Amino acid sequence: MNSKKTTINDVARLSGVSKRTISRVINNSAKVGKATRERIQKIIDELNYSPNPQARGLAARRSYLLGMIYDNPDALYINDVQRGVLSVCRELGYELVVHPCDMKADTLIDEAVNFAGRSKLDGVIILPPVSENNDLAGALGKANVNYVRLASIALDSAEHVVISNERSAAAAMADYLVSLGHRRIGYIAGPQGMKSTRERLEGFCDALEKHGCKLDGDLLAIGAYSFESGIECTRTLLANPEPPTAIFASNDEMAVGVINAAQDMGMNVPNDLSVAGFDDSILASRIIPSLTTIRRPVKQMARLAATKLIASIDGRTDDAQTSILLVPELVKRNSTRSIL
Amino acid sequence: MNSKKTTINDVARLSGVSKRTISRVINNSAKVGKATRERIQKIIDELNYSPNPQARGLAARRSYLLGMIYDNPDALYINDVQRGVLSVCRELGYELVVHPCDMKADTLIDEAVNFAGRSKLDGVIILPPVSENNDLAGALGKANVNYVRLASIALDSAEHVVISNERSAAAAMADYLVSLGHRRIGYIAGPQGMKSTRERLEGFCDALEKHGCKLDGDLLAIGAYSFESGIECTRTLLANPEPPTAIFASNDEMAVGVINAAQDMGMNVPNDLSVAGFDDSILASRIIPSLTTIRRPVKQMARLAATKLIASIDGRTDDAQTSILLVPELVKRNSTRSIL
DNA sequence: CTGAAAGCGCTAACAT
DNA sequence: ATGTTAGCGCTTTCAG
Repeated sequence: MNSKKTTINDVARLSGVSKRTISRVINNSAKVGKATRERIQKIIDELNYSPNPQARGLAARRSYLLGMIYDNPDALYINDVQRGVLSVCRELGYELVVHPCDMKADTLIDEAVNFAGRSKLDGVIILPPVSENNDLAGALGKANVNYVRLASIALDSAEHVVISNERSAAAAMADYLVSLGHRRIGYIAGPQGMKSTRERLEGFCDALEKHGCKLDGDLLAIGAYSFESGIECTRTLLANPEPPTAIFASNDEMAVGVINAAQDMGMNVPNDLSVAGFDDSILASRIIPSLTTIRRPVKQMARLAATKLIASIDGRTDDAQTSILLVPELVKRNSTRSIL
Repeated sequence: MNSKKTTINDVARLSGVSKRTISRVINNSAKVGKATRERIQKIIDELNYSPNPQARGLAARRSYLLGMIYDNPDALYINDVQRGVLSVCRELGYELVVHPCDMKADTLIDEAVNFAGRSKLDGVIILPPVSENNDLAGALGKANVNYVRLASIALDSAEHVVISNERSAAAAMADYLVSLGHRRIGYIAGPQGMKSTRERLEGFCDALEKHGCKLDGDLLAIGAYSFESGIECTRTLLANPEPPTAIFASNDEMAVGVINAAQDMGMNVPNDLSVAGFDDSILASRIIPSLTTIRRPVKQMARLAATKLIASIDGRTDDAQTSILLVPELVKRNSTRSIL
C-alpha cells in the first residue's frame, strides 16, 4: 500500500513522548493528561495516522473483526443485517467478515468454529435459522468465541441473543384478519422443529382463541418456508369442503406461492381469498396484489446485536446483558380485504 | 480463544528444525526437501496447527483479507457475488470483508480507499454500478491497492475487470421478441450515463435494426432502474397513439413495474402486452406472470474476479490478465407471448 | 537446502 | 501520568 506508512513511532517522535503514551491515546485509556492527549491527537490527525490493525491484534490478541454466520434464502434480510451491523462497526472501529454456510452440512459446526478461530474473530453474529442451532452455540461457547444470536425467543442467556417477538406479531395478524371478518383462516406453518415455526403458530392460535375461533385442524398445513411449499399447501387447504376465506402463510415466500396457486385455480386475491405473509421481503411490495405482511425490525436487531457483541468483547458485561424485546410491525397492503 | 494456541515454534521444536523451514512449508516455498516437507506436514496436521494470520500479515505485509465494495439495491445479486467470491477465498485461504457504501456520497472514494488501507486489505472487488466509477478505480490504483471491477464493458485493463457481455444479451432479447412477432417494442432504459444502460440499449437497437425494425423514438423511455420508474415509463409508453405490443425493461425491478402498471390499466400480460426484464432477480420467478428475463453468470463472474484478484496479489500477472468474456443467458417465462 | 537473528507495529507488565 | 522493556507469531535477509 503506502510506500512508507506512518507508524506509532513516527507519532511518538514528533510528539516527544513514548509510544506507550500514544498507544494510550489510541485506545482511549484514561490515564493521559488532557493536554497531552489533545496535543497528540492533533498530531495523529495531521499525520493521518491510523494504527496497523494486525500489529494491534497481534499484541492485544484482538482482531477488530466481527463475523456473520448465516444460511438464509432471504438475501434482503441478510443484506439488511449486514448493513445494520456495519453501521455499528464503523462507529466502533470493527470490520465485518461474512460466512454464508450450509445449515444442513454436518461440517457446519466445525467450519463455523474454525472460521472464528482461524480468522481470530473477536466475535460472531448468527442469523436465523442457523441461530437456532444450540449445538453450534455450545461449540462456539466452548471454543471461547463471543457470539450473539438473532432469534424469535430467548434460546440463550441475555448476552447471547437479540429477540424479536414473532409470537405477538403473529397474534397481531390474527387480530387483523378477524377484524376483517374472517373466521375460517388457513395457516401455513414453517418446517417442524424450528422455533420461529412454533412461535408464529402459537401466537396465531392463541390470538384466534381469544376471539373465540379456534384454528381448525384441517386448515393447518405444514410448509417448508419455500415458494413451492406455499403452492402445495394452498392446494390442500383450498380442497377443503369448507375452504378458508383467508390464508396466513408464515413467510412471504409461501404467501407468494399462495397467491400464485389461488390465481391458478381461478380465484381472485383478495376478492375470493385474503392472503397474508410474514417478513416484508421485497416480494411483498412487488407482487400483485401487494402483500399484507409483518416487518421485523431487522436493522435495529442487527445494531443491537453488534452493540451487545462488542460490549461482550470489551468485557462490559452489563451492557451486553441488556435485554430489549423488539416488536415487529403489521404492514397492511392489498392482499387482504374485509368480508363483513 | 484457545488458552494456548500452538505456534510455529511448537512445530519447529517437535520437528527438530528451525522455524524458517516450517515457514517454508506453510508457504509452499520450493526449497524444502521432499522428505522434510512431508515429515513437517504430518506434524502440522497432528497438531492441527494453523498459522496466526495477524502475525503472518504483520511480517509479510499481507492480510489475507479481500474487500467487497458495492451499493446495489439488488440484494440477491450481492449475495450471489459474495458466495461466489467466498468459494474461491476458501480454497485459497482468504476471508471476505464487506463494505456497502453510498454511491452518491462525496466521501465515497475516500471511504473506499480508507477502508482498504485501514484494514490492510490485499485487494478489493467492486460491484456495479460503483464499479463504473473511474475516479474510484484511479484512486485505488494510486493508493496501490489491488482491485477488480465487475462490469459490462472493458472499462479498465484486463487484470482489473471481469466482463459479462450485456450488449449481446440485450440483442438476444431483441431477437427473441422479434421472433415472437413483435415489431413495435417499447424500451425502458436505465439512468443516463451508466455504461450498462448504454450497452443494453445499443445491443437492443442494433439487433432490432438487423431485423429491419428500428426502435421508434417514442417508444424509448428513460427509467432509473427502480420499480416506480418502471410504472411511470409504462404509462408514458402506453399512452402512445400506436402503443407497443411488447416492452423490454432493462432490469427486473422496472419490468415488474411495467406489469403492475399494465394490470392497473386493465391490460393482461402477456395477452395484451409482452414484458421482459433483465437480471433474473428473485422477483422474476415469483411475479405473476413469471418474467422473461436475462440471467447474468453472476457466480462465475464472482469466482473469476476473486481468482484474478488473488493472482494479482500473488504477482502472477499473466493469470491476472486472462480475459474471458462471460455471456448472459436468456430465460424464457410467461410474460412474453407470440403474436403471430 | 537449512538456520540464526532481526524485525513487522503494536500492547502490556512493570517501573518511575 | 508517563517511560522502559519485552514480547505477540510470523517472515525475511543473510549466512552457511
